[in-house]
Amino acid sequence: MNEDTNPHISIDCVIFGFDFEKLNVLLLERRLEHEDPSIAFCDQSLVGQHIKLKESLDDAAARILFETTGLTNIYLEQFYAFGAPDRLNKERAKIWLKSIGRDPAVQVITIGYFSLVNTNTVQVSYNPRHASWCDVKKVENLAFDHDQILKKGLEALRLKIKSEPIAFELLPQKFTLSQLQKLYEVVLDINIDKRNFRKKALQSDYIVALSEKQKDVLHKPAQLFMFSREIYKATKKEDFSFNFK
Amino acid sequence: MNEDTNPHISIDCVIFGFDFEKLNVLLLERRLEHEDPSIAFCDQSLVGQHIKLKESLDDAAARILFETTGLTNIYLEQFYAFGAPDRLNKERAKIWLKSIGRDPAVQVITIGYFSLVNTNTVQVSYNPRHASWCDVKKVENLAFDHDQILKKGLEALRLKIKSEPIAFELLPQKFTLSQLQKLYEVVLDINIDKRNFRKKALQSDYIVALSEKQKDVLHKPAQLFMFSREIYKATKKEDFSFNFK
DNA sequence: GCAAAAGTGTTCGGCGTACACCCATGA
DNA sequence: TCATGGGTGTACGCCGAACACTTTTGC
Repeated sequence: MNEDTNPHISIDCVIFGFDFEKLNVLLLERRLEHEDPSIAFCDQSLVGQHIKLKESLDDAAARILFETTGLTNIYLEQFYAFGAPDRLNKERAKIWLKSIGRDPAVQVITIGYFSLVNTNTVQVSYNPRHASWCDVKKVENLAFDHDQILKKGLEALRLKIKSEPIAFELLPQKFTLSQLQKLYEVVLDINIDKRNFRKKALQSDYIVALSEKQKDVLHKPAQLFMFSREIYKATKKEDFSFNFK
Repeated sequence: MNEDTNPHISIDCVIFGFDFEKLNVLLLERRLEHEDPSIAFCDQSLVGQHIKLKESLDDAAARILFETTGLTNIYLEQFYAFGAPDRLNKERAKIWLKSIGRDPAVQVITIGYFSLVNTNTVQVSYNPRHASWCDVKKVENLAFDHDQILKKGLEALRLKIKSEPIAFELLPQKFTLSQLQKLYEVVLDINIDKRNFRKKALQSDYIVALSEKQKDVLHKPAQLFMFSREIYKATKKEDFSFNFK
């Protein structure tokens, strides 16, 4: 471990991405090579690192996100701190930590952040460790206590997306109402009535219709929209609410 | 600092109490004696301590709450982690930390918890440092970054009290509807219409009328009620909602 | 009898919900 | 012409909001 690293505190980022079909999370491959195949393994983990000395938590999260994806200016939000003394005590975790020169007995507190990106903007190959997008509904057997962190991160996202306009962070700048609806459906794991959804979306001033349509689709091209943060701020009466079902 | 203490991680508890009139927070006196009166000072801080080695965050928070108030089995909830590298760098903070033998240059991450108690149940004198209940609306100039922690804790409480039945943690077991209403009013800093409030409260099955009335009041005694967690769990359709105004 | 808080009903408007068919485009 | 999603309107019920007077008790 680098000497300007704080060995007691780490950040784990739950990086959510939406590909217009499902909600994904960006995972890194954790591969341990060993001559004894009963010891070698390959599984997956969230994106995480220790913070540096004198680095704020928010700065560390942004740095880690940048180092993994090459992206800056990304929505990032802290959601929970995990500090169980045995959180790095699974068998594989111990083997892994030893293999990279760390003492599994040292208690590490990790701070969970979730971030929202549009799946297409990420160069998955940016990271030296193999990174890939996985459907959040199919993820299992993550490293360390990352299952739990992902679960809590998803809960935080669900809570927040119902009361603040963060859905747009997962979409490209121009999007269709069907894409927005699908996003809410996969994040909240519900079905939404199309007419009711559109009525509600169109009532809000800050979802702005553009004089532009979808291209290169094999059906009637849809109207494109943008989210206007300016209009949102100017008109909000602290009552953003997105509760269906 | 004790040798089984983790010097990098602390817990700060925002202990809320309701006295039927206002929302209070429990603060400890921070008094520095010094022969030079320009150095000596006395101000206030939240209740906080470092965690111990191998102690979970939740356990540490419960321990600190117990050591300060003598209470166990209290509602406690983690709400945010604070890690700005300069968070202990105010002038008084540095003087204070040196006076108790700690290095102000060491970065400490603190995890914020809020807890809810009925003001009357706390023996304020339990703690060796002078502890007192202060109206949250009047608190100012707290030690370290505790202003910020209190603010965020209050936001977390406000958010949660609208969607989960935690208000009852701040009340005695038997309470009147006016007391419950007043609680929501002071926590959310709003006025609520009495008839609408009562209508809503009485619709819920889990606020149960007792065959008992208030005593020793100089007006018409009010009906007493209890919160039934059992009924709440059995009947909730994930739709607790307490949104007035 | 007076002060102080308890207790009580109705009306209105808006919003969430359920529900089915025609339209425009590319292949 | 066909497949695919785009796009549209109405009716109903519930809930939140506004609003004022009578009742019970202790002093």
